[in-house]
Formats: sequence, C-alpha cells, structure tokens
Amino acid sequence: MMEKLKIEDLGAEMNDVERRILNAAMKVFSINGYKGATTMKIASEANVNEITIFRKFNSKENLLKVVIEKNNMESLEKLDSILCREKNVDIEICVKTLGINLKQFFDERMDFMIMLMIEGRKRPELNHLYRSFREKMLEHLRDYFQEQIKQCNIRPINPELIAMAVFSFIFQSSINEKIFEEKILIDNKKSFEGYTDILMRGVLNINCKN
Amino acid sequence: MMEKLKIEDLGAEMNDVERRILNAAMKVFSINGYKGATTMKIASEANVNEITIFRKFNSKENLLKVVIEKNNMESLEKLDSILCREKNVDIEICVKTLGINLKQFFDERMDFMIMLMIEGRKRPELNHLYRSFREKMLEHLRDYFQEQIKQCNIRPINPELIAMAVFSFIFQSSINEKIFEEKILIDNKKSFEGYTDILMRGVLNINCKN
DNA sequence: ACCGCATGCAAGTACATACTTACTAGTAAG
DNA sequence: CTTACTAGTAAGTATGTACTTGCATGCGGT
Repeated sequence: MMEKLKIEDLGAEMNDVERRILNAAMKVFSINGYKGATTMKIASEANVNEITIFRKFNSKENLLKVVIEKNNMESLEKLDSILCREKNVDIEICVKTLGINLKQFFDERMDFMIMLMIEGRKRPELNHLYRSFREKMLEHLRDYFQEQIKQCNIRPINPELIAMAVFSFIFQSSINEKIFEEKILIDNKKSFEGYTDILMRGVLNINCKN
Repeated sequence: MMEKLKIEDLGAEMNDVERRILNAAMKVFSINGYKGATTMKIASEANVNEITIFRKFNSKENLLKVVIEKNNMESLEKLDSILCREKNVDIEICVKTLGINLKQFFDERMDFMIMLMIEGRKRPELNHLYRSFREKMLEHLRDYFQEQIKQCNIRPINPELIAMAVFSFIFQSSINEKIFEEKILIDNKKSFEGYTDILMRGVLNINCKN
C-alpha cells in the first residue's frame, strides 16, 4: 500500500505527480481561496485525475496543510538567505538592497500570503504561518535600525516604526502589482530607491550625517 | 406584489428587515468571502428567515451587488468629507489629520475592502469598486503634494511616491489591527504622528524650512 | 371584521462538490 | 512472465447550499 502524504513526510522527496499536484494546489488555493478551490480544478490544473489527489493526500484539508507547510519551509529558507545582515556597508545601500530583495520575495508569494491571511482569520491554527514571516521580517528590520540608532547613524526614533514604514511600502507595492497590475513608478527599483531616499533623509541623524 | 430590491432602488429608504439583512450580509461576506458566505449564515446573523433574503433580494449574487453598491455610495460620501483640502494650514498638521482620518476610514471598512480585492480578482466588474476608493485617495494625496512642491514646501520628489508612502503606511496599520490584532505602537495617533515626522523630515525642503 | 402585505415555517428540488469503491491499464523489477 | 505498484476510468454516495413552493401567521389600515 502507498503511504498517504502528511505534513511529517515533507522531508522525503516527491515524485512528479505529487509535485504537480502541490504546485497546482498552491495556485488554485491562492486564487480561489479554500472554499473556492475545488479538487476538480486542482486536478485539471495538475493534469491529474481527481482521485489521485485523494489517494496521495487523503483530503482537501490535508492537501492545504501540506501545501502550506511546504511553502512555509521554502519561504523561511529563502527569507533567511535574504536577511543576512550586511554590516560595514552604507546604510542607504543596505536598506535599498534589502528592500528590493524583500519586494521580490513578496512578489513571488503575495497571492498565497493573502490567502493565508484570509484563511487564517477563520482558522487560528493557520494564522501563525503568515505571521511568522511578518514577524521575522519586522524583527530583523527592527534590530537593524536599533543597531543603527545605537551607532548614531539614525536619530532616536522608535525602530519598530521605521521597520513598519519599510515593510508597509514593500507590501503595498507588491499588492499594487498583484491586485491592480499597477506599478507606482514604471521601474520597481527606482520606486523603492525613491522611497528609501525619502525615508533616509527623515531617518538619518543630521548631526552625525556626512 | 412586493418589488425585489435591485441596485437602482438604493435611493429609496429601506425598512428595518432590509437594513438588517444588508448589514448582516456585509458582515458575513466580509469575513467569509462570497463562496464562504452562506445565505443561512446571513439570515441567522440578520435574525431573519432565510427565505426573506430571496424574497427581498432575489439571489445571493444580487445581494452582494446591492451590498457593494450601498457601501460604495456611503464610503465615497465619507471619503469626500475627509478629503476636503485644508489650505493655509501647516503641512505637517494637515498630513497628520488627513492620515488619522483616512486610517479611521480604513478601519471601518478594511474587512469589506479586502473581500472586494479578493473577489475583484475573479470578477473584473467588481474590481473597479475598491479601485475607485484607492484612486480617489491617491489622487487627492498626489495633488496635495504636487501643490506643496509647487509652493516649494516640499523638495521636488515624485508626488505619486509620497502619496503612496502615506497610503501604504495607513493601509498596513489598518491590516495589522484587523488581521493580527496588533498595533504598531500602543497609540494609533502617536504611530501615525511618528510616521509623519519621519516622512516630513525627508520630504520638507530644507532650503524652504522655517 | 376584513383585506393586503410582510414574514415565518416546512418541505422539497437541483446541483455542485468532497470523497468512495471497484475495476482496468501501464510500467518497472526480479 | 509474474509481481507489485501507480495512475486512470466509471460510477456512485453523501452532504451542503442556493433557491422554490405552498401555506400559516401576524399586523396595520379601513
């Protein structure tokens, strides 16, 4: 007998069919939400018979959990690679690159994140998943700015606030493109650079400024 | 025979039952999304028999449209009252009050807006509704900052960018509270004042500064 | 008292969809 | 060739839910 995939089994490698199903599920859940996503849609998106989904994942509910868990693992890994603090570097460049990387991170996951946010409101057990990304990002940013304040590169503003300012702009840019297919400026990079410029001249301590 | 309520009839005053249904529908749609919201849930939330909904509004689909249209009317009205440009006033105070008012506006409607955003992705005919708020707000902010640039109160940054900076922070604050029941700072007002401070010292033209 | 209208209640229809059962076909290994 | 396993097909079950029909009830106005 074949084993049904559960969250614990994620470490094991998957075959082609399973991967296709998971990718399709991710896509369909993202766009349609849990209720709106039918196993039929997922199956046809994955080019797989509907029943195969149940054979592999037992239930729609379990499928969602596996999709979430897989995404969570991959995302946290990716996030870690982005959030390697670069010391000894010009603060403006540092924030810019961090922002651009985080923006890309969001762009790749925004649909799914929104779904998690929505679904999480009704299922507290999912809520912590999106929350963990957010927390990680905010914490990193907060610590970074805290450090900069200590080093007197930034004037003593609540670092939480600065972190939120960066985070919210990135988040919103990503939403703009995903939901409205609209960019703030034509060039993504330019847009965040512009924002960093605004942020910096407010954040940088004039007394310590070069 | 009783007339079924359609979008055109919104001008007419509604009785208690209709109002209760619309309020309940708004609530249930907001939290559960279109698919997740069952007529049964709406009915019990409104303390009304399920069938009454169909008698009054014909179909779930039509109910959604009426809810949206009603909300749209009321919201645009509210927005208009917020966006009455205050000239001859200190720019920092102006942005602060505007931000705080917009924040409150969002807080009262965030659930529904998110639902509109989500639903709008699958139904382009709904998309323009949330879009119209956003556009209105951004346009107002953009024009305002444009004017301030002309008056040399602000250095020549892309006004779209500044508008977006303000908008995104407010939007995010509202999401924080709605989805995560988390505030950036304990005090809402303080949080936006802090942000305005950051924004201003980056935005204000030092040459023209008092 | 009577009429008209608004609402509730009971029962039911039609359909979508999660999930099952039983069987078949293909494929890879020994 | 045989065995074991994987995936597809066909058919069906059970449930939830939008929406209907028919009747009862209650209430305000005349």
